[in-house]
Amino acid sequence: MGDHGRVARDRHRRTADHRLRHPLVLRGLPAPLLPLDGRPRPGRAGPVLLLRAGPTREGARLTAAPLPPRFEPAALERRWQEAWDRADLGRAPDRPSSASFSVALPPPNVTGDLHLGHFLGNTVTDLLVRRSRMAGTPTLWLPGIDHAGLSTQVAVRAHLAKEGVHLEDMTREQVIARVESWKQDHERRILNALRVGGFSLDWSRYRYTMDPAYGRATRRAFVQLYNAGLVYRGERFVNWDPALRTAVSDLEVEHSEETARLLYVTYPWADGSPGGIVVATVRPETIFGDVAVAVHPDDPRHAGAVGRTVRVPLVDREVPVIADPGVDPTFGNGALKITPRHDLLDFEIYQRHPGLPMPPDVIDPEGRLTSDWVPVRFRGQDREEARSWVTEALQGAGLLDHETPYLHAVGRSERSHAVIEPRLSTQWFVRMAPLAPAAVEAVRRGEVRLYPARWELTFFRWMENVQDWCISRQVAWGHPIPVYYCPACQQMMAAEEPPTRCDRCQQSPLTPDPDVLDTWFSSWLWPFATLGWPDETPDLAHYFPTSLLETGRDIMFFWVARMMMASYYFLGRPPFTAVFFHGILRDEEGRKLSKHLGNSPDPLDLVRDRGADALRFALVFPNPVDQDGVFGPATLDNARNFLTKVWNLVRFAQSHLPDGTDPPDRAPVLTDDSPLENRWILAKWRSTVEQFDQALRAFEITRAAGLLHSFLWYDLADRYVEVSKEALAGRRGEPLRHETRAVLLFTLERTLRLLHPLVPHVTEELWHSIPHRGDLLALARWPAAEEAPEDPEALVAMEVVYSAIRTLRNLRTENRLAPSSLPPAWVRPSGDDTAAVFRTQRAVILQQARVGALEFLATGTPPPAGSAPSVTVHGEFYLALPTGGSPAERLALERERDKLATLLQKTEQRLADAGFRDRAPPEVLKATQEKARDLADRVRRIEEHLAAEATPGSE
RNA sequence: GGGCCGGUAGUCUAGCGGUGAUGAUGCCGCGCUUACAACGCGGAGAUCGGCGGUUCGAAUCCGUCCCGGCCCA
Repeated sequence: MGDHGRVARDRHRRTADHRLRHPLVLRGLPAPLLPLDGRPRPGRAGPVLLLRAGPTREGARLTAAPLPPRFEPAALERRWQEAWDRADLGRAPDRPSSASFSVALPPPNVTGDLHLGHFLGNTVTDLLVRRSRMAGTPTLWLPGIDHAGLSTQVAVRAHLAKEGVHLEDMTREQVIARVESWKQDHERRILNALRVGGFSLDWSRYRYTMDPAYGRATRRAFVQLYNAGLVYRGERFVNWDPALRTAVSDLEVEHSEETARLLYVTYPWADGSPGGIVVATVRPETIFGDVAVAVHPDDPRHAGAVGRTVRVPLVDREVPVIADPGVDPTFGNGALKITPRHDLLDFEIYQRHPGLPMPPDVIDPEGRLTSDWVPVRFRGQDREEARSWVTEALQGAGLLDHETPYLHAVGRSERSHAVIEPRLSTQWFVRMAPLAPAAVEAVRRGEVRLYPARWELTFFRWMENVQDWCISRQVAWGHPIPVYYCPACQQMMAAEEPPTRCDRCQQSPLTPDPDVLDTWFSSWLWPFATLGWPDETPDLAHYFPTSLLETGRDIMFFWVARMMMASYYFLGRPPFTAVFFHGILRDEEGRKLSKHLGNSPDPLDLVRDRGADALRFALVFPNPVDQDGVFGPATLDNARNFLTKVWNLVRFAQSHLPDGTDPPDRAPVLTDDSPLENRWILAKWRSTVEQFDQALRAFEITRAAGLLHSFLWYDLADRYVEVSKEALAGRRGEPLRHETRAVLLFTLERTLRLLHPLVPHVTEELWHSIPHRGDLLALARWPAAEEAPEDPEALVAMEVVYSAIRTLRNLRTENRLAPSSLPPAWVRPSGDDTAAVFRTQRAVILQQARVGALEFLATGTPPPAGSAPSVTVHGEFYLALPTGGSPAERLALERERDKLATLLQKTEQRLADAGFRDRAPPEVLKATQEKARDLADRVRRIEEHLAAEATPGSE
């Protein structure tokens, strides 16, 4: 870097030092960005700002310090994150005057750190949020975190276990204190990661699902549903997690196929007659809770058994054989032992047979055998352990008839992975059936749109047979259930604030319900509780319903569907009008990224390595965001390479834009003398913007990113810049140099704006290094396609030019011409239009194809001897060879001829078909005929060349 | 058991009735030409999962089978 650069840098460093005395204070949040690991570094007052080319007070910047040759993201990303914080970029207006765009960040769980999936979703959202903000729409992206009750408690429990401390030995208050400190730590790390990613959230509206106001919203929701009879308490079969000693909801159970031993156990006849009835079971340890053996009423094998009495093995308790249609006669021998407290089907059958006694639980909340129905020697044994002991005992008693391996679905707790114990217990439930129709209708009517739309099917299917939701949890960490009991009269009261005395008998004190609410019972209020509900706040008025929910489809039922049900119930409106589901990331071997497999990189490591912008870009391109996609080092390098390309492009532009160049307030006005490349690049930019906007409107994120990628790299860098170098160097005159600078600057500056929402840091840096107006690119106006003129002819003409260039370059390569050589070339254009393009663009073709001359061949004129021919749609091209025709050339021609001949044959066949001629639309017929003519023509010309070369002495 | 999604060059992917089937990456050849070797230029590489049907015409629509992934029970 030259002296000029050093001076400029020093100047900015002074500015930065000045700013240090006014540290940024975010409402309620720690201001300084932390090191990437989220741990504050001791001994430093605050971040050192190294502003190299920061925002300028005067607005219009002339030329900034030259960019360093290498793109090194770390320092510049930090610098711009701080600049955005200073500008309060994410802060949404309190009283917007026009329709808003709002998004609620799916609150990350305080259990863990931000993973790549979060970065993916946040990149998509930030792209839309930043674009919306630049377009002048009042924009809110509201951040927050989720207390994630059960999963946080599990994480803390595991953590404490390593220190030899057991959560179960602690009081509720102690547990909450431990979890709270865990939460503090993770909250800091999550917030840091969100800022390291460059996500433009409104920190002033930061929320937490356990903050006091949120607690009130949660209680309000509960009480309202309770009063409407939609929340009830009852004894039901629930999924019991014996490891965590709590009920969990159906959604928190994962089913997987596992092989078990299916035991055929003999229940001897009570009257002492030989034999008995053979019952198949995978859970012999539950036999102590048996109250009957059931068979299907139509099962001839057991017709004689119904009404008789058998003895339960090992305990000799007598139970009846009953007939019930609920028994599946194909399972085992068709006889089922009935254990009403430990199986839902058994319970249902039990209920249909009055007269049967209700046994005690023979398995306790921790999964151990219990009760005096269980022989003493088995009591206290874990259910899994007891299974083998009981099996052995059955064998010893001669009652184990035989056994077979049996593949069946086993439910495991999502959190603890313990096998779920179906358990009859008293819990709180939400009736879902009355809530579901509004949400289903919303999607059906298009009031809420799902992207990609295929998820609608899955959504409908689930909603249509939604089950009641068990919302009570027997853990410490969570919102307490706002229900109170009177010890005197047993009165039960649900109330937002704890009542002081019983509303029936006036007794006090009251006993609060010991359970807490399922985390999702607070999460399902997120889009409106964060905006102030149940109060009618201005935020709720201005920013609700939100515009978008961006999330993974794995929580469609847990969260998305429930938010819709809650929102329609409590507010009568949708919580959001669009849902975008991103895919699941896989590694390069196609495995799902997961902590468990250890193949899930820490996003912060990737940021440190390649920068947040590269990571953002890699997450949306080239693998489609809305499908499960591959993410690996190659993808990330690809993104980094692209950003380096952009970096270098701007470096090039910068070196050609002298001090004093005006910022591009509008597109340069072209004249009749303007060269094709200037007309073309503006038109191309315009069409890129049109397509880009269209893609974003359709949530085609990857296509949108691809459009900018190819425009910048292939159109702007590879073509426009290469063609314009002569003009920029001043070798085509000052007026053209001036115009070309203006076109280059306009195109580049506007393209940086387009790219900014996707890769905000590097674009901000680059934007500040070229002439621009304004303090921050993040606050610049979103470009309109109409700023540049339409020019379809220029678009076509440039394609013709580049087709010629590619043809000639190909001839050079095939014939192994030295890179430095400038051989003459000839062309016989295929038509007048083409001829005109070649005539006016001769200089461009000469320069880009590196040919010394381009002459036109009149019809009938034979091609120059010893030249290499190539026949394309745009004409015949000939390149002079130093040694005449070459074998390589002949081979290439023959190949081309064969390819075209095959095509021609296929085309002619189609034309010969009477059905095609009669039924194909006229324009298709005409196009096909033209194609056949063109192909025949080209085949003939190639044949001529081959024949000419084969003739001896033709040189 | 029920359902959904996908199967297109080595890999990933676009197209979803008329194309010479996108594009990226990887691969091969040439080249450090002062924005860029994290690059440029050129090239090779695909019977569009199999079979059958509809149609003048199928990667595209229908049926069926096979393979992979996911969800629900």
